[in-house]
Amino acid sequence: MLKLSRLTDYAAVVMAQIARHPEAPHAAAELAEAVQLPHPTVSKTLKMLVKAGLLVSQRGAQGGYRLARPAYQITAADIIAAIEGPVAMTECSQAEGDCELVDTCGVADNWQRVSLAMRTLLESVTLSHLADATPIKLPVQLPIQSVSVSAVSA
Amino acid sequence: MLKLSRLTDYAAVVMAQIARHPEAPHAAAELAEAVQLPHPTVSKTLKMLVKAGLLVSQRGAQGGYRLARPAYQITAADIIAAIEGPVAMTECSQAEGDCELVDTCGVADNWQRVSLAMRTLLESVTLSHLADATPIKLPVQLPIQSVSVSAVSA
DNA sequence: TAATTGAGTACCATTTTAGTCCTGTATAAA
DNA sequence: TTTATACAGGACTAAAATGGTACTCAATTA
Repeated sequence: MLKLSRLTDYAAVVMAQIARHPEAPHAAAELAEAVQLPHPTVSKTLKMLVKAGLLVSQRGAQGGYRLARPAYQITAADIIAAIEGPVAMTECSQAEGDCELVDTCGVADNWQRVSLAMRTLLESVTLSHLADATPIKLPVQLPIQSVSVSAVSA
Repeated sequence: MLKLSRLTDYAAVVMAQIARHPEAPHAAAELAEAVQLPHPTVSKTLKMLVKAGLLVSQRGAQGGYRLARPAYQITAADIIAAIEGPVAMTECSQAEGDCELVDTCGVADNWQRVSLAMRTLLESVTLSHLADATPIKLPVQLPIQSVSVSAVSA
């Protein structure tokens, strides 16, 4: 499925909501109402986004959350990473790389390239795109410039 | 993280192993040994791949598993779909589309476009690519042809 | 008919995810 | 200075997905 977690989904919706009204700070309760999600859950999500540096928070009366930088400088990859950690399709695509099977695996290298391409794709989508109702145009993926298609079935 | 499940990872490794020796049928035990994974787990994975139509199985002595079609006609998206279901980043990217929040969500359309781009990317990577040690060249993602970057912060 | 090998199903343990609650602390306005 | 507002942080629980195992049945071949 390769699906986003539900919290990540919430995060995107909430971020988009804030992005549409970037001036005023938004209280957690207000956002929860606007997007029709339970308050505590939205609150939790907001905290994660602050910790990741995508939002800044202001305590006290009239406080709330605001974008840490302009919406066009926040990417889908940023939002996903804030909730789920860095975008990486396989264990070994991550920094640690403590996979024991590297020897017998045989697919690690190319998976990592795919993983990188996905990350690049997600980095090219900004919060501005997501928040805007206007359809974004993603480049149609050209077929891979294959190095050797038939070499395998030898 | 947007990570593949471990079983999907196994599936890719096993498929690659078979792809490298596509003539003879491979018994589950043999494959488990080759990729250094527990036999029952590999077996479970193989069954899912058969059910998805990526492998064909032959029972009895000298039986085993073979590719249902040439490796270059099997994509990464196929393998992921075989284990995890169709590639879709959000609930609403799926066929059912029974998300209750479509009204307040506001990001559904563009998420679906992103989801589609990811699927296209994964469909452009074949089992031949994965099985081959030669690096594949994925096209570098061009920046999105943005429709309106500033329209949001109004 | 015996040995081999996959098919199907059921089950359990673990981990992850989601959601809630409570207490503390900073801020602004009265 | 007091009070109401609103975020911070952590603990906790419930539910679901995941991963792994075991057991029995069916098919094929030698």
